[in-house]
Amino acid sequence: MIEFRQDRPRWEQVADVIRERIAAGVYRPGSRVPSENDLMQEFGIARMTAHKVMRALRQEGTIYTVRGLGSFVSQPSNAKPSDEKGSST
Amino acid sequence: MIEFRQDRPRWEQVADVIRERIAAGVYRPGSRVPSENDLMQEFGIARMTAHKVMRALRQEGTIYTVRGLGSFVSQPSNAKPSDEKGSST
DNA sequence: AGATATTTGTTCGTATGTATC
DNA sequence: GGATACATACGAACAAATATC
Repeated sequence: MIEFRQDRPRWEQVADVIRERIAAGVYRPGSRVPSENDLMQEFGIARMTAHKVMRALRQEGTIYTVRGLGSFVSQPSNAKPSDEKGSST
Repeated sequence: MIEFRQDRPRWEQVADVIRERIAAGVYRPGSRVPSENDLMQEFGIARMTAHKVMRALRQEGTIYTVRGLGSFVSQPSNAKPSDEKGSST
């Protein structure tokens, strides 16, 4: 469980945690991040709040989302998820 | 964008606009009116303010609302949306 | 093909806290 | 203090996309 501060919105604080985990390699590029439902359970927040978290991360470009599937960590570069074929030359 | 006057509440002024559009036929009976989210964007107001707008219009009978769907222009008469077949006599 | 489960997208309903007038 | 207005947050319902059985 996490201790929410009073001086900042919950959705920002949760977004921070996800960002940190991505930076730490807990969630790696291309892999799925927790669903909104997962965030609800883990952080004890409402779904709309979890949705707000994901929207913020998406707008940053940190993650991308596919409806019906979930959200995934963006590639460090700008390559699209299935767009890298080892053409590294 | 609309110029808000200082001497009257914003939610009243926005309600006026919606009422005018309905009268002008921009939003016709049975069709959907902008969502609260739409109003937020178009008028640059908070969601609670947008909600207040819709509540006022609802209490007048101008619109009716279905949660999860949206709000719709009421029929001029009391007929149901798909109940008029030109039976005018 | 159909039913079900999961997941995100969007809508309205409501309450609280803060700031302003 | 009351009315207005904003942001945050939780709840509930409807909708669409995806995957599985």
